[in-house]
Amino acid sequence: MDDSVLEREFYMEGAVAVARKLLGKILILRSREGETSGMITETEAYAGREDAACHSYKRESPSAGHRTNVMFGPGGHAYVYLIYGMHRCFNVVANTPGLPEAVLVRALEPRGGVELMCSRRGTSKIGNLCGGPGKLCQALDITLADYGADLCGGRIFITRGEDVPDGDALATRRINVDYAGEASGYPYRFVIRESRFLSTRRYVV
DNA sequence: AAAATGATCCTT
DNA sequence: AGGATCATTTTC
Repeated sequence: MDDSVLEREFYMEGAVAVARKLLGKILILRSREGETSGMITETEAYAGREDAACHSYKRESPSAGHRTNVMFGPGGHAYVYLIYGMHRCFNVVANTPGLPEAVLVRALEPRGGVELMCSRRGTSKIGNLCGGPGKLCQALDITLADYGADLCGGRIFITRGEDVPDGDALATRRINVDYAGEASGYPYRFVIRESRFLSTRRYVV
């Protein structure tokens, strides 16, 4: 178990590569209430202006007040947005400035601060804490205030954790992006194959 | 200016 | 299968 914090360089390549590399890493959030954390078991890459499912699809540059602006900056920052008017999604910005890519963190295997996460989620079932993008934001208390946060030093950060060999990883199509046409079939979702802590078992090959 | 639409979750 | 709930996007 490697507790070293991922440095900027880790995030400075394409979203698909970063999404794969993030499996097995530990996402940690330090709040006043305590520290909560989990191992990343499921991610999705959103590959910038060429990817019809990506929020920065066909966007050439940042524009005043737009939610995707952080994606145009350097990797290793948080892109958090409101979804369906009530949940949040946490993304890790990937790649170098000018290439607006990100990785959605879809599920964690709970590690630290389980009691605190149960209380925030209103459940006592470990299996229902972090199995979904909205759930893990609620469990770790990731909010819109974390938009733009630097993941290389701050209240949210990611450590090296455990290496996941290729035999234990699986690429599938992404969840709930059917509107994106051909792009909805790209194998941009990555999961730890045998994990019991995924958002869904749908589309497992 | 108004209507539609989600990278979701929970309950029925 | 359907409702909650609102910022952004699309349409009029």
